[in-house]
Amino acid sequence: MNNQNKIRVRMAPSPTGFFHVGSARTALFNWLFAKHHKGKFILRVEDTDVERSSEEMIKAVLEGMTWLGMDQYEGPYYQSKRMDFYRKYVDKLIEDGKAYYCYCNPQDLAEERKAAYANKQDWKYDRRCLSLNAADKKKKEESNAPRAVRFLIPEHRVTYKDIVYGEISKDSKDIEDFVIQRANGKPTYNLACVIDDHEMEITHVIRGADHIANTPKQILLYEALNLQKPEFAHLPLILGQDKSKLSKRHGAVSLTWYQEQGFLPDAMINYLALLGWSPGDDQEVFIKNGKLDIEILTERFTLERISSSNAVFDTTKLEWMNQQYIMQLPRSHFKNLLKPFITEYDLMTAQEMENKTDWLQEVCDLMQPRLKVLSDIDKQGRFFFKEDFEYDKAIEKHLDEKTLATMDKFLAEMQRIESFEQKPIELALRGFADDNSIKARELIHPLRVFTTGNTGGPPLFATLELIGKERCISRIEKILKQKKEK
RNA sequence: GGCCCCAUCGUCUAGCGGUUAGGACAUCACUCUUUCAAGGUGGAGACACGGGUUCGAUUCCCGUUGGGGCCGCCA
Repeated sequence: MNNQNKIRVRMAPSPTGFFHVGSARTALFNWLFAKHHKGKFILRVEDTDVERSSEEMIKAVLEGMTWLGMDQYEGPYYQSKRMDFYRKYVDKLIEDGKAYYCYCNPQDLAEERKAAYANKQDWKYDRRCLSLNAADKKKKEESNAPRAVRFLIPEHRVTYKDIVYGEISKDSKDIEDFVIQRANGKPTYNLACVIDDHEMEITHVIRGADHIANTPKQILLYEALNLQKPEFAHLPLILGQDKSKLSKRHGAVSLTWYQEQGFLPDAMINYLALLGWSPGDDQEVFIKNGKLDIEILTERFTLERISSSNAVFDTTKLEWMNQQYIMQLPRSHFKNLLKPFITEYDLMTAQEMENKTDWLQEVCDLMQPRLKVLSDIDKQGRFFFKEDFEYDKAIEKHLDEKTLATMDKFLAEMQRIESFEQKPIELALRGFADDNSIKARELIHPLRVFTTGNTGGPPLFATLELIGKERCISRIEKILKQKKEK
């Protein structure tokens, strides 16, 4: 890897219709590596299987990249638009006797394979079409039988040095003559991948460890085509709680889902960077001036520090990380980020937010240090906005005769507060407590539950001020009335 | 059935022959506080097992066990 400026990496998502967090991490590692070496990061869509792909399906990936702030890439290139291009390499392989036509019926082969496995037998394509005699071959051609192209695996051990896993070795006799071109003329993944990585002058192939098994196949192709091989770095897999490869059945695997929950892209990146990689010292949170310190992260990122064992995705730690980022957000920025969630949960309309911008900012200031994800605003702060919030069952503890009587009495006191602001409210409450020989907290707790439904939350007096006199009074009255009716 | 890979607290990890095995999340105390969150302090918590190599293994080698991945005319 001659010159550092020549580093070229790529991320090659398959168009599945959503953006897997594992793919996001692969993209991140490629992106950080390119950035670290001032190289190029290329986005290439692997959509050689036309029937399963569409431009629509790649949308989630493109949007996800933008959301994460990784939108400085070359491309995207679409393999589906480069089809002709792959054929000449296939033709060359056939010409050189390094690949051959296969007329077998895929369904038949699939059944043979399935039967073998069911029988606890190994199964590998037996090259029956390679040994076809001239007459049989002629017959096949004349009958217009569909033909795919298989790569003739040369016999020798394939060894390469993976940047994260070290030496990986595999005997080619354990690799079957895999198909490189489908009967419909389209190339398959391994072929297209090799050709493109070569044509795009990719220097480092950084991808998930689930591709380790493909690497020897691809190396064999590089050799057969006499192309220069890139370096390979495989990333440990991201696992679900059950330790199997994180997949849709684990639930939250789509980046979009995290976005919708109110995870911040910065927190997401910070967390993902730490999955399988570590800077080597104790730094985990890369925040500077309220946002991700991408400079330091980039500077410190190296492939050599990537771990080779798989990592379980820990949502709890992600949430903690997210809270770290939320807390340090500039307050006006936090407000702007929260707005979509406020409308999403029908807490306020855009117009109302416009009209009560100062009030909203104060609510935001109180809630900011308490949210793990932005969508928490609904269950934790709904009482600021609406009357239909839920009451914690702990309210039961405050429904005894004595408390109700005290609250009833305090209500009158509240009515008398002229400017309903936190200071006067606090003075009134403490004075009332003194006068009635009770502790302030004996009043504060029930008052909080009656007015907010919660046992905890932001400082009470500021909260009451923002709820407003009218609503505070009516909420307390409502509880007292309900109790009386029972 | 074949092949490949992995193995330090529950989880993410540091460690690259000699450490009281460090940090973070979670957890448990205590503290701060009107409550919650955040913060502070402290506790509990790991080298899968068995052989080697070595004066000495968490660290190197082999095996066992466990876990994972791949074996499509998907990528």
